[in-house]
Amino acid sequence: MKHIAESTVRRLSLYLRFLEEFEARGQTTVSSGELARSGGTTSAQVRKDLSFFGSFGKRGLGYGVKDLIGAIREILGLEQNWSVVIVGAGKIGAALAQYRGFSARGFNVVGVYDSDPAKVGTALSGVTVRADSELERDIAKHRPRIAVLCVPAEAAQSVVDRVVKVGIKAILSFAPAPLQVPADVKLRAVNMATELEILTYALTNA
Amino acid sequence: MKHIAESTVRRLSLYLRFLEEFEARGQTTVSSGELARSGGTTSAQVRKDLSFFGSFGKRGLGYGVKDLIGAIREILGLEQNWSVVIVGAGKIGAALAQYRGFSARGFNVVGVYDSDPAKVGTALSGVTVRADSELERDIAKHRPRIAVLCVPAEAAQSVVDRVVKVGIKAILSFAPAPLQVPADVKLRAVNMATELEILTYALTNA
DNA sequence: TTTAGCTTGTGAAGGATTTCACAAGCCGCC
DNA sequence: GGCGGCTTGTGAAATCCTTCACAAGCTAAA
Repeated sequence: MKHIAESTVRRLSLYLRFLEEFEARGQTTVSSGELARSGGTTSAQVRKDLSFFGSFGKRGLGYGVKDLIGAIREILGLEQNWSVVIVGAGKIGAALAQYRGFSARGFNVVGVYDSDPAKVGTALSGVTVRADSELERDIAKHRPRIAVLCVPAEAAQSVVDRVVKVGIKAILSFAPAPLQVPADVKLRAVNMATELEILTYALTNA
Repeated sequence: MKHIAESTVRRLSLYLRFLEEFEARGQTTVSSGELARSGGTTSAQVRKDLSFFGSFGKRGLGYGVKDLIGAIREILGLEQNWSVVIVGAGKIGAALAQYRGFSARGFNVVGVYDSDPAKVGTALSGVTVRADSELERDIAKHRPRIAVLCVPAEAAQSVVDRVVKVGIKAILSFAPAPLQVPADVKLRAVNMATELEILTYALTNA
């Protein structure tokens, strides 16, 4: 398949959320224009985004809400459940471990790990924090493909190396550190300070 | 000033982090190539990003680490301190309120608010959770320009409307809900599930 | 069956961002 | 002082992404 822009994938995820709301309200059909209004984009953009993957609508009618939900879930790979490990049970790690939005979308947190013995054994709605040293063994056993990193910057690269070595293929990092991964491993880094700085830039240069 | 792409601003924030590391290690000078390697981009990109704002380097030498830190901080508006309110003291809100990366970069959390009386009064390293009903009065008093939203989707729009009415000019939202703001208010939305879904898309279509 | 009214899907155009490539300029050494 | 080795700053080219604009196709109604 031709390469798809990240912005397109991000919007598909957004459309999916809106479609689920439409479905909850009992709406069975939706036009690209309606979807665009919810998502702050244009109807042409919505149609173009979808067109990369096939044609899901009916001319004159719009898209079937249920069908499109299914199609987008398929595109995003959400028709399967995904096991996820969270490394680092500090404030952010613990918050994510308990975030209901994950399980609601098919992400199963199969383990939370921390190197601080004081945290090991803490229960976090459904999962218990385990010792950092169990990480490799557990990953080998449950075979999650995604790891979420919530460790301090200094520890981040070494955790990346460890999880990559035992087969993790995608990493979502909240650690404010530059990370190196092999070419076949996907890495996304979210930095809270950067998000605020994009806002201060806009406020300063307005 | 000509319009600057968000991707450029995001990279500047990244460069700033790396520059601070270089400074901590005592390096006084850095080339666009070194900066590029840390940030996973190219030297031409680094130079282009900076060129929108002026010329900060010396040919043959590179950039003075201290000077460039100052220049980028200036560009991003970080030479001033920013007051921030956090609305919602759930898991994520509480984690952010205690996040050291914020204060380290000049963001002062001046208030954390929640509508749950059980949470009001809780101490979160330096700030105490206050009643939601104090929000307007406190914003009028401390005049923060930035609000961070960590409330459930259903409550998000009404909080946006309230804080905008009392003068908030930028909002960073972690609520998984589409939000409307007036044209002069900057909004950024971060959605944890979307970040994971970008990864599952990549894993599925690899 | 035909027509009117919508809405999709998509080439082509336009705009934005990234990459290329090189002249200009600085430093240190001989 | 002049030369060699680097590195910046930047137009131009290339690539990527969004918007436009319209033919094609569906439904409902007459």
